[in-house]
Amino acid sequence: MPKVGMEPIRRAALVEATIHEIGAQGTLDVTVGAIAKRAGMSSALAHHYFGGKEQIFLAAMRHTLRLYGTEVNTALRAANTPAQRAEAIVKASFANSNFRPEVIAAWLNFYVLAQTVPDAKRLLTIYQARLRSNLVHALRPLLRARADEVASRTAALIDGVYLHQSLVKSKAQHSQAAEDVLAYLDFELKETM
Amino acid sequence: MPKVGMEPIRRAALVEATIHEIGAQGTLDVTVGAIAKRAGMSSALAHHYFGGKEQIFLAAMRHTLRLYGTEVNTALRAANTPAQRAEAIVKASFANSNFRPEVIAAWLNFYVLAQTVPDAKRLLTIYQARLRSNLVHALRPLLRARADEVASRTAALIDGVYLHQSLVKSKAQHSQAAEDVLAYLDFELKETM
DNA sequence: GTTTTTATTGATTGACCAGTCAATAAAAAA
DNA sequence: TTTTTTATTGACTGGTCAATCAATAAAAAC
Repeated sequence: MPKVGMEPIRRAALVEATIHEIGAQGTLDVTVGAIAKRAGMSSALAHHYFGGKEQIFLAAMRHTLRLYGTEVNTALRAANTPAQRAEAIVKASFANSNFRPEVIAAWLNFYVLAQTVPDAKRLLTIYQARLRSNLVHALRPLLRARADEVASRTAALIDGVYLHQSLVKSKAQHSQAAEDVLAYLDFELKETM
Repeated sequence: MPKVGMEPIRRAALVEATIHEIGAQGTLDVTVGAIAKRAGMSSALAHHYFGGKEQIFLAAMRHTLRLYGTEVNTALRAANTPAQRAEAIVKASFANSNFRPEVIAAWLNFYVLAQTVPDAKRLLTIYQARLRSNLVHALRPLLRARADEVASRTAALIDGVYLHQSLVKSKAQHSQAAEDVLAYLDFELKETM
């Protein structure tokens, strides 16, 4: 029953299935077969559309990163003051769409992928640079020369909270995580107010 | 040429080789054969002494964690004031023995291992608890009720700096990393002085 | 000096899996 | 209506690898 125009639908389903499969297994050791099955198709079709496993992984990464980027941008548009901008970035980083067990596990495994796949490393490096840049831009009016230092620290803190959370299977408490990081920012900012 | 009493020597060699192999490949997808070869023996012998791949990984984890623990304890013994204790913990966390590309990569992969192997998760959870406990103990006299919060944040910051460093192939600059975290601690402590 | 224990490996087995291909069929184009 | 394009999969292939085993030999125990 071949309906035409399936490609984008199949690709999206595979990307979604990949994130869930990596999250569920907690490792990149997932078979194309398992991903394809989860996406409701044969592994041959997955290969047909993506060429290979690595491309599937990279597409899943791009999707996750794009989702995160969108989340941040939306939050930033609703912010008016520098402090609100900083808060928006942190809150978006722990929004429900990202801070879920399977996405956290996937994120962790992307860092592993980046050890061997140059494109994966490139994507994560861009993500880190953008996060820092966003934070610096938000913090500069408030902290002047110290903005860079605090931005870097905040970025590391966010990543560290994710890493910590990857060990805790239970329901990820995004609000708690966001509060933790925000408390640090408040501490940095309170002297400038 | 069987010499008796080889077991501890072989085990140690395999543990060392495992860390280097994981670090070099940047993944847990290393074969027992490759590890054994690096350690100068057949893969059959590796299986003979450890039983299986998973046990080899766990032994490598325990070794890495023990090494880190020793480093911290040594540094702590040389510290006299609470502030010195906090500083000692942070500096030990970025000591040359831990903060090297292959060890950082191994550490990252241990977090992945913890997603599937309960014993690995247990080991990392213990590590995190001990790190926090050490920091709380050092900070309590200085920060009283805020000690727990700052300790957690510092622990997350350390892990985040490691994660960040795993992306940067270049020579890990341990001193810079330590300074980053120490600058945060100084900031927290300066008001109490 | 015979037996048992320890050390060691080459060869083998059984499973798994990425990637390929030929075959089928529906839709679209010519 | 014939041809081409798009969708789809079952079956196959080649390779990899963890784990096992039988065989060899030196040391230690008896």
